Amino acid sequence: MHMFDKKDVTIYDIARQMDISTATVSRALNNNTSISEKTRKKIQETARELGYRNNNFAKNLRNQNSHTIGVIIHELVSSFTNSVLGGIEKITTEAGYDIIIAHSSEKMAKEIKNTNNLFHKRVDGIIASLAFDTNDLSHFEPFKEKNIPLIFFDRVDESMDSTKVIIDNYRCGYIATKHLIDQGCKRIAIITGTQQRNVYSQRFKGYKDALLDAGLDFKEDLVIINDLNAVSGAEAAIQIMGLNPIPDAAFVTNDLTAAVFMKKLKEHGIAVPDDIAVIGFNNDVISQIVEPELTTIDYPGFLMGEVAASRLIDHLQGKSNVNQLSTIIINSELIVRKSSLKYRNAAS
Amino acid sequence: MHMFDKKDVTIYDIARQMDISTATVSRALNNNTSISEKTRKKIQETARELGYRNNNFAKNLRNQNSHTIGVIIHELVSSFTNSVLGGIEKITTEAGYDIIIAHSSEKMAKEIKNTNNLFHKRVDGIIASLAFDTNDLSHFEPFKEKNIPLIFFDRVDESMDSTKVIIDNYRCGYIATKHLIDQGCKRIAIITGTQQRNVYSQRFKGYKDALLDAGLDFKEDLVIINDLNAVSGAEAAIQIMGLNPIPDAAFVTNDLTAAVFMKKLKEHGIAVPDDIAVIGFNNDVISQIVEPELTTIDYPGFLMGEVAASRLIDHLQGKSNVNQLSTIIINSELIVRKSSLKYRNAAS
DNA sequence: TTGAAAGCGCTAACAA
DNA sequence: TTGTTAGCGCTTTCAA
Repeated sequence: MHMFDKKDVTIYDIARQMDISTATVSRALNNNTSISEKTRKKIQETARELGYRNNNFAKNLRNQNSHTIGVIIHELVSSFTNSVLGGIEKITTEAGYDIIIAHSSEKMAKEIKNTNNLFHKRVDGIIASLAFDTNDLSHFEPFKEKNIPLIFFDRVDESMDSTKVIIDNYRCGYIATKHLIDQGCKRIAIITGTQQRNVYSQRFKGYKDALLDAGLDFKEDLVIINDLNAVSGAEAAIQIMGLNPIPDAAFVTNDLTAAVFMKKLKEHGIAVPDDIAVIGFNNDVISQIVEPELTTIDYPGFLMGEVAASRLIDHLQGKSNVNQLSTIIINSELIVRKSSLKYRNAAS
Repeated sequence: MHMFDKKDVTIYDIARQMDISTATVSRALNNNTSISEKTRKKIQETARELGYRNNNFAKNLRNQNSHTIGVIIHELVSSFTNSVLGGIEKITTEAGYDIIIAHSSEKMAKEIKNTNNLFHKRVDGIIASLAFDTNDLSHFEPFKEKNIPLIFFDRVDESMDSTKVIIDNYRCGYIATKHLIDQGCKRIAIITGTQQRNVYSQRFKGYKDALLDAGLDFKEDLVIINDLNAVSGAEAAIQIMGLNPIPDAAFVTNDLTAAVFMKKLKEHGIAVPDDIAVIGFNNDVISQIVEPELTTIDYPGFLMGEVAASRLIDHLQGKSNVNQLSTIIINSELIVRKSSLKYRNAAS
């Protein structure tokens, strides 16, 4: 195809041009201090003049590493994910590592493909958050076998013995529910995701305990487990309206789902928060656009990304060990907005 | 660090074990038909047993290509972008290419870094959509010089002589404005982005021409150019409300901005669509959640991604040439919802 | 402070 | 159908 393209400039070209050895060129280009300041400068200048670009394939082949970190996420379209990526990028860039982002669209099958792919690409480490339906982690085994460090964030598996960066989902579930109880709600529904994912099971536990602590009954028929997407928000609304009596509050553990849920309720003449108070989760941009504005849990994605990446890089640089049980809990908080305030004179 | 790790299995290990040459192993592993069916199967089996994984660094070094396509996008958190990526992934996966996604967060500086990075990674081709403030394209020059194919989509530069995949933004601007005119609107404001980006300048032209064709005056004070983010949506609303008389319609060329814009208007007692009809752009998920639901332009991201990727791969496989002026226009359409319907009995 | 030379794992031209 | 061998561009050990 490109038979007429100019050939790439290599360190051989630089060496020949300057009548020195490639070893010297290589050292100079890597700022090795054993090369005199003067020749180093001269070599770097010549490299620039000649339009040299280093060949990472050769470098990686020789060095047996890729200087690349694989990031496995479940969804791209989310301000939370975006923040996490921002945090990861900040740290990895500072440390001179590249990242490859692979997203699973919440499908385990895709997640497996992505892990295999990153394994073949020989990433030096992995930062991952599990897909919605991942129920088996054997696709991470190859990394363990090769001692490639693995860090999980947000959607983690409790059984994995590697570093995890999470928020206290139990506490979030508890305080969200407690807030609704404080508003005078007595029949509080919960709409949440698969109990296989730590984030949802923990929030659910928090919800349950908050009810019990307040002397309220836990009722199975107030629990809806679904996929937490837009469609399931609408479906949940229908289901909730079918209850008799209808609940006076709902804790929906995802903002988009909560937004659609509220909208559907309103279309059917149910007032939020007066008839049903609603709390979401994530503090997504949508929570401030929907009406009434959505009370939600804020989740510091950027920080989570920074922490996860820092840990991984510390490990790669031998400063710590990531492959042992170690859980880092990042702070999170309830953001109270109109959707949950039964008494308008209450604090906001 | 990992001094105790097992060494990787190479084709040499397979060759030694089977007492054949590495050439045969390499061919078998690549499904080269010159190797007999029987030995091929046997080699692949042994490879599997030994836990062989191919080394792309060596392969790429040898082949002088990366079999990887770089995708440069301006934003990650957008259902449009996500669809485009889906389309690109579908095609590239089928063709056996990898992709690296790099996003600029709408900043030219980041876009430049990303382009340089992808250049150093030696991607075989680039699919790109420009950042909001990119005003110079010299960072794409290295690719041109090395004959690395470049395809732009959506946010393109008219002056680049390479394939472009776009929608007819002029027409979109025209029909959106025409729709408002048909609703009886006479003072139609436009809130849009930098005129440096084709997508915004073309929509603006369409807006202008629709006004003129309908015998309406074009008025400078009804034009707001801003960054089209959430904050600028709120600011635009304030500005619009300061006009006397206020406009009876607004064409906001981004759904999120339009959503915030509407919300702000409503907070100030201005009814949508009765006082001001609103049209957005992109058919983002938010357009169906905001109230009233937002009339908008639907934009087939998945298809754009597929088309761009197909073109690039055809080029890489020598089936066509991408480095020449060639513009592919993808269909787009107006989706009418409540936010623009002045007369409720009108068709929806 | 610099150089010679081996080798990272793979592919393909050429030979058999 | 299979094997021999050179070489892709780089780093690093050992020697000077």
